[in-house]
Amino acid sequence: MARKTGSHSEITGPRIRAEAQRLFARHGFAAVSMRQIAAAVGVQAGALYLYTPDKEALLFDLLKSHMEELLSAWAEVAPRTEPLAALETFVRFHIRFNLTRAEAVFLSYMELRNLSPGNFAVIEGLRRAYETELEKILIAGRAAGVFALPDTKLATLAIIAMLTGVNTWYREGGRLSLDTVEATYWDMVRKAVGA
Amino acid sequence: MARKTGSHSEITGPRIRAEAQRLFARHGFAAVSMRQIAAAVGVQAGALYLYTPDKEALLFDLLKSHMEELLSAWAEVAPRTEPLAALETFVRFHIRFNLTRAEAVFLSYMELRNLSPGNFAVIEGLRRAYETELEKILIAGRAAGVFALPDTKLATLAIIAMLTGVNTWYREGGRLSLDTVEATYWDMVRKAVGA
DNA sequence: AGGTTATCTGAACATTTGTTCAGTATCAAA
DNA sequence: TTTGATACTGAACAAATGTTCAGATAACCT
Repeated sequence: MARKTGSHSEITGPRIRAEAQRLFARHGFAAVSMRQIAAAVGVQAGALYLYTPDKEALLFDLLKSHMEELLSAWAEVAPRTEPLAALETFVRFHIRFNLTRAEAVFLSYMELRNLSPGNFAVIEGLRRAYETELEKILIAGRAAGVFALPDTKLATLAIIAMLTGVNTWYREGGRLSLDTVEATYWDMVRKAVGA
Repeated sequence: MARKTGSHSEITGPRIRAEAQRLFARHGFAAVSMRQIAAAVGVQAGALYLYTPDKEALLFDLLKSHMEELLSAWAEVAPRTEPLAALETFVRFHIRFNLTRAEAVFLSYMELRNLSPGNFAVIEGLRRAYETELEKILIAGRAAGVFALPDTKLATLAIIAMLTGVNTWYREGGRLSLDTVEATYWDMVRKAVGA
């Protein structure tokens, strides 16, 4: 046997990335073998190397794509209004976006240590860029006198950690609706920044 | 060669757990081999099995010990005063305790998925017990009218996520002192709960 | 229809994995 | 000083790891 009927790189490529993300998120990067990913796709292990130079590049590709999509999704909705409304937009955006990509978020927080130093720095830079987006809002708000914050950098990290925490417990169809969750977190954040 | 001079289980046992924790936290459970742990201790891989039945039990032991120490450390300082003071105690305790055990905290959040279902349930139960400690304070505070919270369960998870986030960025000797960090987080939490 | 390119198989490779165990050296007590 | 328990070595095991590659089949283009 060799090439399979109906085989196309535009189909196999995304499927490999999807299955890799699912398995990495579920069992951890090091615990998942290339053969497991291949089996999930329905292909032999050797075929994966038509789509990635090696295993780490597969992980890096997933993390980098996720961070870039996060940044560009934010760029599309990022408001140029007053800080309070901007902060609410950020809070709701972060919760909603992260919940729709729980696996990718999980990976981005868990598997950074499996990257080589160079690749690590790239992801770290993208993450910092995203954090800066929030901090810009906090700085503007403090300058305008609507936020009371002793340290905007600390507040940035605290808020992001709090919001990302939603991913660890929220389940669709659970006790609280997404809209209720968003509203409740926004209420806490608004009060926490002193507005 | 066989038994080494000066060898004692009271020394080797703790050293194995310490090195395992360090390596698991740094590279991930699945990425660390029994031979690496043994080498860090200065012993052959076979010797590890005098102290643990298998690799997973070693991880489980670390996670369980950490959670039990967390709970008993909290039990020692847990105040029976009014909710506002109790909440401040919790915030400061959580930050301080977690920072002194960064590796164990990291493990407890990252490597749960490498546990068998039975062991997973044990750790999950301990974690829930700890969360309940905070929620009891929030419930009491809301009943007393000093906290304004729509959902104490959600607030519990939000606060813990926010506080635990300190571990990802705080470094001793950095820009902010531990006391400043504690005070700043406490200020945000206090405002967030509406007190 | 025929030739070219794209896609995948299946076997192979050297390493590494968790774990077991018979043997051996050290320790502690009598 | 002898004896039994304790702590470790070193070799061995089958299974699994990431990765490579020659060969084979399907899809596409002329």
